[in-house]
Amino acid sequence: MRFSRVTVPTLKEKPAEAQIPSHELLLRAGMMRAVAAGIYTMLPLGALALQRVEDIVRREMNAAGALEVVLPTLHPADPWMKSGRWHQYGPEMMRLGDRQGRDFCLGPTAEELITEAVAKTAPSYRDLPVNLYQIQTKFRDETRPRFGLIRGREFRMKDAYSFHVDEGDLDRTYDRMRQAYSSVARGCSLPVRVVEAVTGLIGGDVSHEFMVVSGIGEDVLVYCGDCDYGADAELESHSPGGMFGGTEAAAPQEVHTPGLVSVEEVASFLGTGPASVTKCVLYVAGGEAVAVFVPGYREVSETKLARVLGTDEFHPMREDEREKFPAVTAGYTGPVGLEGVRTVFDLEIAGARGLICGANRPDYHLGGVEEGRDFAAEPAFDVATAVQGDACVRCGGELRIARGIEIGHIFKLGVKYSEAMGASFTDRDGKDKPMIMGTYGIGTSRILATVVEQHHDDGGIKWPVSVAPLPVEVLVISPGRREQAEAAERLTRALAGRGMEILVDDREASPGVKFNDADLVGLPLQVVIGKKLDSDGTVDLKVRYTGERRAVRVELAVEEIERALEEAP
RNA sequence: CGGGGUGUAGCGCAGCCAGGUUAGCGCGCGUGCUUUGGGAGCACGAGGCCGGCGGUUCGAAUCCGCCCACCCCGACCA
Repeated sequence: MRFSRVTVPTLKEKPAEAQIPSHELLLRAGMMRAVAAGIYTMLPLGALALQRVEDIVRREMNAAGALEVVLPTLHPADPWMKSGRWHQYGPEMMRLGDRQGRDFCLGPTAEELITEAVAKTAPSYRDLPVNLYQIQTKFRDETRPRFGLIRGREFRMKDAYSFHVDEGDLDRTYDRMRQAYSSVARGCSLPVRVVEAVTGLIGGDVSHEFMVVSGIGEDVLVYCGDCDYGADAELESHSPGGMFGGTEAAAPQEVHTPGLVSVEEVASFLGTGPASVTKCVLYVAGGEAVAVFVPGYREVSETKLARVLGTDEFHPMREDEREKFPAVTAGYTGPVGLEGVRTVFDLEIAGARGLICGANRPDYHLGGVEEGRDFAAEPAFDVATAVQGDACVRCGGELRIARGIEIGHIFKLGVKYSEAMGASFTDRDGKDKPMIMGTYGIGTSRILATVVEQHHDDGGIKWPVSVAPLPVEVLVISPGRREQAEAAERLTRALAGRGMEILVDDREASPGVKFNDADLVGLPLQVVIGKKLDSDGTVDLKVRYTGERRAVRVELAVEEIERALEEAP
């Protein structure tokens, strides 16, 4: 493959729309171009890299016993009506009509179609389990496409679906897929944390996300530094680090705190920190006021609160609702003597002493408050977010909080779709039963961006060998010199003979341009054919990842390249 | 969807507030000569419905209105 401008149209300057390294570098390295918000064209090198990722996924899926299928991207509305998701999905689903006015959508995922397809085979227990996957373009009209390939509206995803006679059988496949996903991440040189996750719109009750810790991640995860516990921040559980409490007193003392409402304001006014201030967040649920108390350095987790309240029909109290609930004093609500309001206490409040709380009258707080003596925090629930310093519920190790990129998500679905689509099998006893399902998604285009996010430097991309679009770039410094051009030609042919296609930069350009473009494009090895060929019969071999560079004799170049590729990351 | 911002050559930007001949700059692109191991030099050149529609005006890239697109923050989603 030759490095003409059309094949690899590199950009010297950073495109204005790129906010993160992977987005910038994929554009600048000439791997892709934007078409519309969240929609991209993959150019030759980008398409090759995507294929590498998808080849790895395919290999691991096949190894895990899954069979590849191809489902349509254009879905009729009917199966989505049956599952109820035609309406649940809302505007995120790309919808369109055909010339007859029939409703279609561009598939955001494919539980409905695959379940229908398997249902039509009318399997018996002897035919199960079955695990089918596809690698296909998906469509979600994201409210906010962002970060290039990280969150697009059209993207590539591998989705797999398994069908089982019982939960135990599902568990076996689920574990296998979990292993396979870890292998995919390893194969792509991505360090991954497996975390417990919420199931959301897909449904089901158990799910795990595969997260790559990254500052640009859109999700927050909590994980243990000592064991393999990890969870999405929305449903993590933690043991409080025992940081809550302040100066104790024989009895609560009222202090004047005019106009001071936030935890930070009150704490700094009283010369202390958020560790001794009780935060109160007011909600309205079922027409009733709910006062939620958490330590000042934590936030209320609305996911956890929904579990406590038994409903997700609640919202933060709006200013215009306050007059309806005279029992609470906006900004100064405290647990002492609070009546006529539903209260929810965080676990960490139980037993805490020396607290600063709202005094339930404007412009006053109470200091030296003690739980158990001045109010009762019961029942208490885990309703707060984790913070650095909390302990792992499993091993007591220190929890860490980080942002992460979700590259994969697997679910134990149960019978949600098989019941809706009438997908049953004939069991040993001759009776029809709904199949138990699992569903497993992994974003291949997102993995591509994540690899770049994890493997780059100021000069450009540093492709790991496994996902590099091509293994080697040959830079011909003076393509006008016949010796150099011929050496490049011989090397290209020799490597092709070993099944290795390479990129050759034979442009008439100054050397600096080629060096910089080679670093930007980031193929694992660079072979520089230049003046040393004439002077001492050598070419330079540079390892992009380490920057290491050495001269090798041109007739040994093929062996040296093969060896270097085995050693490179 | 709420808030903010930006649309001027392939890319990055200036000009707009204070309307006035031919709309600039850098990179990239073409031609010629020189150069050839870390983004070369000189010379000449091509390339613009100034996002779209409408309005104000003698005159609009510039002022006003509507629309569209893109980006950021939030909400949403998983």
